[in-house]
Amino acid sequence: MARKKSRSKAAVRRVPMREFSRSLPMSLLRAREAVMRQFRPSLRDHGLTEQQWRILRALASVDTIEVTELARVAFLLGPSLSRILRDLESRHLIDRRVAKADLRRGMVSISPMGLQLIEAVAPSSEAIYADISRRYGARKLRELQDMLHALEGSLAGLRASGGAKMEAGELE
Amino acid sequence: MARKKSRSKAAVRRVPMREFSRSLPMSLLRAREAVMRQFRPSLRDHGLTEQQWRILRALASVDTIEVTELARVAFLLGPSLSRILRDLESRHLIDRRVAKADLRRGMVSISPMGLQLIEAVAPSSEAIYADISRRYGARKLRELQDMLHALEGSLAGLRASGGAKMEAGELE
DNA sequence: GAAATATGATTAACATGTTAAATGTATCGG
DNA sequence: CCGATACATTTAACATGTTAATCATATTTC
Repeated sequence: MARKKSRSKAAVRRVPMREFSRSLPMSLLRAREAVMRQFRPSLRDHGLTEQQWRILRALASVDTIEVTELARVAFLLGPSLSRILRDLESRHLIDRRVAKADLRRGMVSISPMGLQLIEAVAPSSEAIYADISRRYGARKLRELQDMLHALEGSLAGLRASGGAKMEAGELE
Repeated sequence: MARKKSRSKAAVRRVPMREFSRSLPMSLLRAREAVMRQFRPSLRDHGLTEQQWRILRALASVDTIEVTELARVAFLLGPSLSRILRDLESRHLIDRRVAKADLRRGMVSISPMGLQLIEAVAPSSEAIYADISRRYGARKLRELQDMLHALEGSLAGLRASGGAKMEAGELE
């Protein structure tokens, strides 16, 4: 256990940027990873990925939902959702049909097997969440969520300035 | 613009779980995505992904670094890092060699071209960050980062209870 | 000092993120 | 009614996340 961090003698090449580990995206990533690390083993035991679980949970709260709306609430991009729905359908965890009024739209609902799986996972998932809440503090947790939501709001529809490329339709 | 959200008439199947959109992982994911959405266009204009940018930034602050240490500071898993380093090396943005004292260890450093690229990207990146800080509030931003770090700390080394699978070596 | 074990890095295999293109269906304008 | 356009979804292509396995080198143990 000799040399650990040769930073003191390293010739640091200074580019004027924020200290890396303190950047906001990194902080959010690390926090989220710390949280997900708690849940993944349980989900894995039930053969589910995080995203598959998000979809099943979203489906469990409605009767039927359109694919586009499901993508919005589960916060997944269309292509990811397409692949996952294909998989979940092959495992008989969801049911699909097309909207008779508009053949472009796909309607998705959870299957009895899917509900059964949710009921099997929910207890440990809730226990983990309660554990996190207890350790971090329920009040702080609510505060944190409020601040995260506010951050989202601050950036909603915001276009980055200072050299970022404009999107099509923006005043170039 | 007729039907929008048929939630009122949807027969909700109640499984006792937290309201989906308010879960902590989702809040963190949405917040992070809102932030990254600001940066991605700029990075993209320079031919960089978010992870590649993280690596270059980490390299810019040191002279040389071991692969394992780089994975730690850039918060990437080994396999991802291996692939990205292979790519960055082929683009001559980094230099690699093996440690003469231990042939297993890889030493990585940024190349002159890599430094040049960083200097090209940094201004707009900083401007975007400043924009975010201004809109959300510099003080709130620091507060948020402190809370995120505290959350990380609360969960460090914590094993989820209540049904989560134990890891190898734990008392099963 | 050779076999067993540990360690650093990469490769493999599969799932998702991300953007662009393709496909099928609806709707609109004439 | 028909061609142009818009829309919902999927497919394609490539990059990364994630876990397990592999490979090469180091260290330990007998």
